[in-house]
Amino acid sequence: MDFEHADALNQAIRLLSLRHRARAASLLAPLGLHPGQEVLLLELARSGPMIQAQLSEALGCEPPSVTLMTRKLEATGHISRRPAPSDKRASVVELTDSGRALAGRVRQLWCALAEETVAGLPAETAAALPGILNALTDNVDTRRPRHAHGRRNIPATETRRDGPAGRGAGPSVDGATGRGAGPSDDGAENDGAENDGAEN
Amino acid sequence: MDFEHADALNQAIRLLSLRHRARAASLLAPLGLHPGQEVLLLELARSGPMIQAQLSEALGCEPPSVTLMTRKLEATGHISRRPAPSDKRASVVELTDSGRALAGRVRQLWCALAEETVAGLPAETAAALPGILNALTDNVDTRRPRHAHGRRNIPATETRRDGPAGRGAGPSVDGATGRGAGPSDDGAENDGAENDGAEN
DNA sequence: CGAATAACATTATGCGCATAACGTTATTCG
DNA sequence: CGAATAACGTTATGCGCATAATGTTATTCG
Repeated sequence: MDFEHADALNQAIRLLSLRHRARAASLLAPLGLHPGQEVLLLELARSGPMIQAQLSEALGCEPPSVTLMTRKLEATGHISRRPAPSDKRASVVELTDSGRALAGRVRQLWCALAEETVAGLPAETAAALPGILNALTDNVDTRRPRHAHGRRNIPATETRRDGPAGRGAGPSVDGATGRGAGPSDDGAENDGAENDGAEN
Repeated sequence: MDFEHADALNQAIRLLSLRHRARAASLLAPLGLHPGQEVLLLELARSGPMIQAQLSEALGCEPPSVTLMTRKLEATGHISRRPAPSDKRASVVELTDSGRALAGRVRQLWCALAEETVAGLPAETAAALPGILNALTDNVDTRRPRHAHGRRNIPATETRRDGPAGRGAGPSVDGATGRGAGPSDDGAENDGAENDGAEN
């Protein structure tokens, strides 16, 4: 590929990153949120309580980022953190009531953002975008599948395309209850976790 | 748009942003550069010396970011900064010899990055990507064209797609020599700048 | 001509990203 | 069983992004 085309592509990706994130920021600001935090709330709303390691994996970012974001969201009362019952290393993160309400509002603006993003694009182009973008992401993913040099022992066979939904395969909870709260839970949540597991 | 599709799109954009940037970081690290700095070097290599305001506009980022990046690149000897001869507010940024050499290496890895990014994609898809991505960017651009609330007085009629190449229309150098060094220059560069102007 | 406004770069601060290092806890291995 | 290894969350630090504020300089306006 010649430089001009390479530059056009790389710059397009860079500018989309900047502008999409900035637009998200402007939509999130009235909710008191910063870009990056919304996906954390959405993940907890979707998948329920989980340990931080699972969160960082689901979000595709490193543990210190999750540590700081959860700390701030806990401070604002939107999430709670408690030690995992069977693993003193781990803490379980869970939405509070206000966090669930906030996640609902995030869902709305998330839809608005996406609609705004693809406005004027042919419908079939818009529909194909996630797949195309994910293919690009897989190509440049430094963490996997080419060399899983991440600090967590992530199976190289796990495909990236599952994204947040693929978190159930996290090795840190192998042998535990599955995808519910991570290391362990009380009986009521066990039921829920097992049902999810059976779906897989 | 329903939430699932909206989420798929927004997450795809977010993850591509993260991973593309991380991959760029790994390629840039051996050169002692951080993501964001490469586009500054490439812009200077392409367009020649310019004041920082022009840089920030060309790069699509805010002036403090340029201030810090130029400071660091000046400290490593890759760029030089000097006060603009006819405007004491402005400083002209220019590649040094080592900066030009570095920009050459950035060009190479930039091509490699782009190729890696579109590997396995149909050629026509890859060719259409910059246009599609730029359309998305235009849709969510909070700075223009819907309301040019940026701090610089940017004409609302200027289209975003020109990107770096459209810098010549920067209002801050209206009435000056054009796109060369910004506020003013010596005779030799005046010739060059006027030639470029005629091209437009 | 002088006040008002705008442009320039900078500083301060906040943010989510990253890496590196660390201490504690859990698991594995010989 | 104990050493070695791995996992967890955290702290420290660096980075490019952003916004807000500032001081100086340049331009505009009445």
